[in-house]
Amino acid sequence: VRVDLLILCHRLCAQLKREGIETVTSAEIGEHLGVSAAKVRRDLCALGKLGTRGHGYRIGELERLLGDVLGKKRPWRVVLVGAGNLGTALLTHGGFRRRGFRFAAVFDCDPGKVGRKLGGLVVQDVSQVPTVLPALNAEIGVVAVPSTAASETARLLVQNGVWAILNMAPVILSLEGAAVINVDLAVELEKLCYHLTAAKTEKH
Amino acid sequence: VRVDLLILCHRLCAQLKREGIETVTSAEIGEHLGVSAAKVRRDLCALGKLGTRGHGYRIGELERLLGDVLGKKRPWRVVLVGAGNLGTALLTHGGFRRRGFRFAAVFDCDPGKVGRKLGGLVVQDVSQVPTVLPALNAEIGVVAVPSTAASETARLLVQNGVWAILNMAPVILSLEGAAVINVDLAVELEKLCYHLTAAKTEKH
DNA sequence: AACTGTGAAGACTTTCACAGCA
DNA sequence: TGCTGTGAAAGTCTTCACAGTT
Repeated sequence: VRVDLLILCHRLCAQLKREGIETVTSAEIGEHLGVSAAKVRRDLCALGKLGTRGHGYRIGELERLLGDVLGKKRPWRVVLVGAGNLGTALLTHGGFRRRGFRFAAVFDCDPGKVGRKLGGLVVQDVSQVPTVLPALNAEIGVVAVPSTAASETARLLVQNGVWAILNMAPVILSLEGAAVINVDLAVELEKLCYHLTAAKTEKH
Repeated sequence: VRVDLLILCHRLCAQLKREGIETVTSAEIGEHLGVSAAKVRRDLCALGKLGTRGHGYRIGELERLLGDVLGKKRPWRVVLVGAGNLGTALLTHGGFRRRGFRFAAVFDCDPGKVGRKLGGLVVQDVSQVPTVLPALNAEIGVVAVPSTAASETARLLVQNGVWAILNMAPVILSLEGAAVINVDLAVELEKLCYHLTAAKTEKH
């Protein structure tokens, strides 16, 4: 994939800038990110000429350009459905705010959770979504509900103005009119199992 | 990627079997999983001939074969480091046990968490890892600690017998001698941002 | 008739290697 | 000199299309 590299590169720029470094070569970027220097150059070059031959890339400039491409000009508004452990983890994880995401609302259908405060927001009943969401103009919805409810939840969000869905439930969402990314932790664990068994049977 | 499809296919088989269905075609699998029928056939065929022409795949057979390839013969032992919200979410999520994963231990370095019970396990201090881990023979380690501690934590796990790492912290781990998969939720959110901005600027 | 397995074509990605600029 | 930007080659993944089997 290509976007991943740009995102990691953008993050690396921020880190290097904090360390006071002003210039970086494709080889160094590759080293940090675990990819080849050629790949780094190809992907950066696709955004236009931005390095100086002989000296590498100027970090400030690179960061700014990557920020533009990745849509980092303004904070994105995110709504969360599902205030379980996973939802709470996302909400209270400071890293998102630092990276330009603002949680605008949290919903859950458990009456025991509705009304509680969580990461500075009051959990609202999921039935309030059609009332509350349109005014928030949130671009991104995070679905952190049980898999049985995921599909319905995603549809509800899209119907109420969300343009993109991050789905944490282990189901394939097929939605019209929204970008969807699935993060399925069980699948990731199973990938590791595959690697382990493949490595073992390879030995003989 | 290729393994993802096999994993999802395996999961789909289990689901269809529960529904009492005995046979499935590549087109149906593709429909459920959101990929083309040709791709399904290619990937399944790479495991050996297992469909019957004219009738599709027998689900029981397919599930068994995929299970073998993916290493589902026995439960895998998983240890978790980091008993925050994210760690707790993983630990208490019933889906993992059902998919063949068994959590063998939980560690954290926060004295306020050590000693508490979590998902049937007592949280142990992370300094106990070298004492406790070798006897557990755990294959997989999940790193759900803050990014500053992730690299060190992963190394500690690998030194004590873990073969594979699922890293939830937003850093690139470079480790010798272990398979690593990174799940970085901030990166996933940023991918969505990119899609959104790309779609917007594309309109004109 | 229905659907798999698979060559062949096409699309895309990665790597190599080096001309050209600072 | 040192490093970028980029053709060209090599490699990988996807799709097409159909022969072959049940």
